[in-house]
Amino acid sequence: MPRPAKKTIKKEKEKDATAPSRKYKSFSRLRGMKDILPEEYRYWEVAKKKAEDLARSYGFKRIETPILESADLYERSTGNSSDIVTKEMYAFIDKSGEKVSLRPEATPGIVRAYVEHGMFNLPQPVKLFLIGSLFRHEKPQSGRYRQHTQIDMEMFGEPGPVADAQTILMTYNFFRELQINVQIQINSIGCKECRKIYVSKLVDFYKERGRRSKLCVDCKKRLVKNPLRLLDCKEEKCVSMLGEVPQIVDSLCDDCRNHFIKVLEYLDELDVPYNLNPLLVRGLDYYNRTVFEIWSVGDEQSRQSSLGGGGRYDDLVEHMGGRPTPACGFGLGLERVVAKIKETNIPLRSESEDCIFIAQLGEQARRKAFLLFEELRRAGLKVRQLFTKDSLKAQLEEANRLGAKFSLILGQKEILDGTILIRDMESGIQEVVDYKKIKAEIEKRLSNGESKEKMAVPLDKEEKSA
RNA sequence: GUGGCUAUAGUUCAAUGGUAGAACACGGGUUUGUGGCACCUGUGACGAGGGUCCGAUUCCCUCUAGCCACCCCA
Repeated sequence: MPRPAKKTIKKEKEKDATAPSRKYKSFSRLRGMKDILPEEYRYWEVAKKKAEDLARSYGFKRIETPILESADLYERSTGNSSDIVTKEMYAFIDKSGEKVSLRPEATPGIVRAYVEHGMFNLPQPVKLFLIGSLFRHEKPQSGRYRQHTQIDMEMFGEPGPVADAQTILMTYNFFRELQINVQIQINSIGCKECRKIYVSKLVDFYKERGRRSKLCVDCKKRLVKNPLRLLDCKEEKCVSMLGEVPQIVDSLCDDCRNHFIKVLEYLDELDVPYNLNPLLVRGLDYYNRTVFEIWSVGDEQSRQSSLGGGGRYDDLVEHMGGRPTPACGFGLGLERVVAKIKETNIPLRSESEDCIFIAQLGEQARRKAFLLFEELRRAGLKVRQLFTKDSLKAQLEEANRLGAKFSLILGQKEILDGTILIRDMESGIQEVVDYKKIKAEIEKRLSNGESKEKMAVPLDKEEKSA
């Protein structure tokens, strides 16, 4: 009996509710997707600007590739043994029956573009960088999203260790200049030939003394499918055997070993600190020789501390139908970088700090203020306004919020007198100025301070401590 | 994909088996031509669905989402 009774109660409740129920359903974000709100975006600008500046000073040019490409592109490059392709791709059949995928990784698209546009005809090396979204259907966590942003830099056509070193140096500088403490993990996984030899050594190692039986379930599979990944396992029983495991650097062929040594020598000379990590192998199929990862210092235990990684991929361009072209590159996860920037508490200058605020009272004044605003803006001054509000109080509140240096106040009285008020927002002192001389007056007052438009930038250390 | 924890205003947090308070933020006012401080005041929330109960925001289940660990990556 309670059931129907209850329903009526509920219905009545709804009817009685004084608050009007919402007319339309509201939506929420898809899982693992993220909004970047203006406040947070200021930090993004810092990171993006740093990446762009750095890329350009090392001679990289910006490229943009489609977010949607043939799924086959990723299957053939990133590889069918990688998790990215096998379980994380946003792949679907489009209306023309083609199997397509949202970009899970930046390198394949760039390689495709390199081949498709015949960039091997350009003077080599060809250096390209991309900032864009990648999509992977993973279970989200902090610092891990289904859509994330990477800064990706790729260098084609340079076989020498100088390319590897420069790539790593650039990555290192990116973090150092953003005041983020990182550690570079580096290893060489050799070329096709010497890796083959190493892998068989590795497999033999596990076959000996019944080591195989002590491995975890996943590693038993890895032993057959992708033995290199055994080095990556975090299961305690597998980790315990890694101490005695043969190291790949001991199996490198002469060319690979010399290449690696040269890379390390460059890094030493450039004072780039690194940690030789014989267990570092990367999850993508196309790497050879140098591989590296950037870990943030302080929380090495957590794998989320990986801020970026990369390496050399000398066979991929040919594998993707291009002329044989050596290449190397790296990607950085911007969400994680931004999180780190926030952690370091770098204060950001507000983009409106020290602006000139124009306040108006009355319709006539508003029209005149509009023109004044445009005039000052075109003169390159950082001017702000809130012409949508009528009350002076609301406008000055806004000026205060923005951190304005001066407010110009234009009302009916000033229009009749041909004047304008200039108010110093710190002292509150106001002066009546001849309207025609306002621009000169502002410029005079700003001559030592600055109020030109510029991007949000981190304060220098001295300013921060002040 | 597996396991654990969590879910209350825009945000950070309370309380309660009888439908909820604060702080900050936001709006209005004290000041119809003057911001920061103060005071007054207003708007605003129990993630969704089901169950137990006279009654559930509270207890139980399912879902969803977030966080953490694993997997993997950035």
